[in-house]
Amino acid sequence: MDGDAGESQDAAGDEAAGEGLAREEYAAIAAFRLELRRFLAFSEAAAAKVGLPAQQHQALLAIAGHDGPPTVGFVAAQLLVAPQTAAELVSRMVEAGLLTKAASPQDRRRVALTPTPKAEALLARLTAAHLEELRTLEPALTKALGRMRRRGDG
Amino acid sequence: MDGDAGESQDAAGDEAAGEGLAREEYAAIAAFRLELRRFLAFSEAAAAKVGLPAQQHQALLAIAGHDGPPTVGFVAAQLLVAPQTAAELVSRMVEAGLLTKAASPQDRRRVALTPTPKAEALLARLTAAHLEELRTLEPALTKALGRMRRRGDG
DNA sequence: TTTAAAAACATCGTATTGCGATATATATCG
DNA sequence: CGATATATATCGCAATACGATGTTTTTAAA
Repeated sequence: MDGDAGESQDAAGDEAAGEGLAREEYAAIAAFRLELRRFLAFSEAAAAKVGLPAQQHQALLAIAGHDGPPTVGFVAAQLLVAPQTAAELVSRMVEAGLLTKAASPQDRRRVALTPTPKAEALLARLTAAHLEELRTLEPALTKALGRMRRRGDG
Repeated sequence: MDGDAGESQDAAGDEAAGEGLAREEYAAIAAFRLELRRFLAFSEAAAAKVGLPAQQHQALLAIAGHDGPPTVGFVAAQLLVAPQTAAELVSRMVEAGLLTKAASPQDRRRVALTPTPKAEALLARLTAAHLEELRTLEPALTKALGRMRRRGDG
């Protein structure tokens, strides 16, 4: 598949001087990041399967998890993107029939966002798949996370 | 900062029929994803601070964590990107003086990748910062992860 | 061995998307 | 009221990942 012939000449476990960190160290973090990527890749693929870009899925999740209909700014905060980016994202989602906008009465600068029934149906499906997948990936994630805990701690 | 006036009119916790999943459910997953984003955002910012795009940082990590000098294909596999993407990434990194390429003697299609001293220095700095940050974020991550465990399991 | 098929890497054009700069409307403060 | 801050929106741009494709080398088949 990938090749990667097994090669480990100078085995010996003495981590020599302080020329940086040990390979092991890097390997542990790299493994953790790979697990994260796997989960994110699963999530993106699952969303794509029902026709949603990853960010639209995340926006729906954040909105549906919120108590009242939240605002564009809230979406920006949850997704850690700039306000314009959230505005554009929301705009695309309205076009796609996933959200409806409504001007907030108290503060007319704000726009309240509500998912359409279509969006709720998609999200429900996606979430079920995610919960199942998470039950599978959680051990690996937790393990990889723990593996890094007290490295370089002395 | 963000606004988000506290609004929860129809409180009452009856999760009605089976019109999907509970708001709580979504909130738990959204919270987990937010924690992930926070970590990834930290990582990206830390890398940017030393002049590295996120993917270059990840590539270095994967390469430094590997035993021998790995190949372009290995980078693609670790980063979950297509082979061309890895080739382009590696190409940029060579230009930036972070990696050196060497044709593999056994299989001359393969290219062995080795980080330059400059890259190793950057990675060592970044990794120290990451291990520290992870010590901070780990509890929140673990907690958010656990919070989703047996939901919808009935 | 000669030929065909597969694998590893590279190149090109393109589409997506997130952001900086900026604009507009509304709200708040002095 | 006037100045400033906030919330959202628009525009142009830059970065990058991928599909399609090409080249070289290895492996399998005939």
